[in-house]
Amino acid sequence: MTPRKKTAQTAKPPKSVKPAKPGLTRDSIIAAAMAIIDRDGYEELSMRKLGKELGVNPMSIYYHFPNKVALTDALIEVVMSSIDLSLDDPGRATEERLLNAAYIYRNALLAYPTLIPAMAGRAPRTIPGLRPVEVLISIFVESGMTVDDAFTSMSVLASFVRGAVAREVYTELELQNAGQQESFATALAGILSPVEFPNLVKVDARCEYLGSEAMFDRGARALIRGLLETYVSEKEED
Amino acid sequence: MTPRKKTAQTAKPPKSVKPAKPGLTRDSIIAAAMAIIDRDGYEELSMRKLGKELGVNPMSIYYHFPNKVALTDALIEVVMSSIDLSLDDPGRATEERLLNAAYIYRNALLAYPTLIPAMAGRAPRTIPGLRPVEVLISIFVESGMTVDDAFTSMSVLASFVRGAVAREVYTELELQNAGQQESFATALAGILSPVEFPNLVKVDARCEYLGSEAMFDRGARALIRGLLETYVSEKEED
DNA sequence: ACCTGAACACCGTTCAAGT
DNA sequence: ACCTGAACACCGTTCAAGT
Repeated sequence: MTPRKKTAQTAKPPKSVKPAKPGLTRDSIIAAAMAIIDRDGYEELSMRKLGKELGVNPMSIYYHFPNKVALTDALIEVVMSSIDLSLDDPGRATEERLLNAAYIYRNALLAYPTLIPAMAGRAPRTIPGLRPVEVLISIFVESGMTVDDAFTSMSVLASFVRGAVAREVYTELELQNAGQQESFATALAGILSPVEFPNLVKVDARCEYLGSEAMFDRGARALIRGLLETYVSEKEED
Repeated sequence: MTPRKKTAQTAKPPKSVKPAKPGLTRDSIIAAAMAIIDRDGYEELSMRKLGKELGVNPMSIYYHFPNKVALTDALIEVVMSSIDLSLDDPGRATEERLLNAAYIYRNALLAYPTLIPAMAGRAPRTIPGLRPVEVLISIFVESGMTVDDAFTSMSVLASFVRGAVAREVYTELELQNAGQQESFATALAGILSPVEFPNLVKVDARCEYLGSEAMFDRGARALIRGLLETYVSEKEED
């Protein structure tokens, strides 16, 4: 709050391009936060713990991020940007390219499962985060859709992936919480009335239906098929 | 507000089927929590605020629920159980029945948008919560699927609905935060290079693509179509 | 059986102050 | 410009105690 006399003299590099003094950086903070999330999960991340992890006063973080949600936004952007669709091969069949993209998206989300609730309905809003979006849209466009239908299709496919991965993660978490004890399916089977739940009872009886990944695979394939059949206008094979 | 000693006669019913003394009930706690969520959103729900809402010591709640996640589980069950598919009409076309079910699921989730992150990948685990699941499976079965494929299809459709609704809610929230200022789409359009983002730039140029509900509709239809075409074995029309 | 009060071990955030 | 310390207003939860 002092008047601040501005440049006592050349004394300091007048136009150094970067201050280059940090010690604490946005990036180092993000890295430390990711380390905590990797180790203990997102729900264990606190500003104070993060300060400790960085060997720094927790309040220092507030100089680099206005608050915790801004920090969380940054963490989510890291995950979003880790989706790399640059290896997409335009030579392959449309269905394959889309399925591949869905898997890559899925794997990126699975890498930070505890972040998933926080990511909920979020769409990427930065250049690196949008790159895979562009790729996805272009695949749809190349298959014969209008840009608008391609955008919608991309959005629908992304919604499915997020929803499916969320259930995948939650189910796995439930399974390991259940531990040794009887699977939830068999537990329910004993309770459900076959009169009111004739179909569910039959599913439970097999007890071991599909694994999460197989379910994801089938869902993604069906959705892709439906999207292509619905929005690709009839045209010659080239 | 007077103490009101409640029939001093008979001393006390020795074997009354229910204690019937509560004052504080699981149900009254749940109702109060829902009221807070309605008013301020789930993120504002705390045990202490809930105590105040009930006019009771916050710690009393711990007699009825072991902790906050157990309470949250109960709240989620309320939402899950509010999904009422009992009006499903087996006379209508399969696609219509499924689309209708998807909409009902969607509307139930939209009623408590702030609860959505907490609901993430959750599947219902109580009788009333499972009723709509049974209905959905039966629709697929009646259309000609095996029980297992029907289960998978139901699960896939549910994943899509949750994913789509999550994005819907988040997008709406972003829009109202943006308020008067230029829409995100147009803001991005100025930033994105048409060389790197040829398709996205075109989408943004129109600026106003589809609304959330229209997107949901198209996604649900495409997914339903894909599921039916993929898993309904060829058979005569009856 | 049902509820209370005090206490514990945490949170996120603000802000004046240090260098 | 970058970091610190103390303080504020909260949290969820435990537990001995009240009725």
